[in-house]
Amino acid sequence: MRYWLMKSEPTEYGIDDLARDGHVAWFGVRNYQARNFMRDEMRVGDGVLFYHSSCPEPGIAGVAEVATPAYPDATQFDPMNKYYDPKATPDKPRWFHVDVRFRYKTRLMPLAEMRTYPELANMRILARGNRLSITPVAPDEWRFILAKLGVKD
DNA sequence: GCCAACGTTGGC
DNA sequence: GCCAACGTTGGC
Repeated sequence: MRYWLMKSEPTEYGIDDLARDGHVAWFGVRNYQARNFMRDEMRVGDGVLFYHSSCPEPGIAGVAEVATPAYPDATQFDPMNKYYDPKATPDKPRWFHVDVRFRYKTRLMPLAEMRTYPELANMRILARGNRLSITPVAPDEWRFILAKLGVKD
């Protein structure tokens, strides 16, 4: 069992959207490292911290889980889609993603609060200039955050 | 809106 | 294969 942090802009798709839908395809990732995490390392049932980015109060907004193995991102084949990739073909897909399932909406744990905890000091999300939209979370970081948010693993 | 950080592109 | 230029991310 592994743990992950996945960023989403709440104006595009936030925790309330996931609470409503229950399940969402994490399409549109166009970064190789993030793709590799989904394609090669995620397993169904892995824990996900749902993080709101590029918004007035960035931070962890809920908990989810990996719901499917990775599969080709359909938007890469669609010339009308903003995620279209002319170098990808159905024979040789370049982009993959998993689906994510809702677990809980939590209180917001703002980025500023995360920075105050020495236990989280090594999180990639706190590193300067971090832009990666999917990052691994260590088991002790996961347990610490869930305890602070008052939810059970 | 600014700007630091980083990934990608393309000329050589 | 190097590296400068450019584009994007994302916090502030």
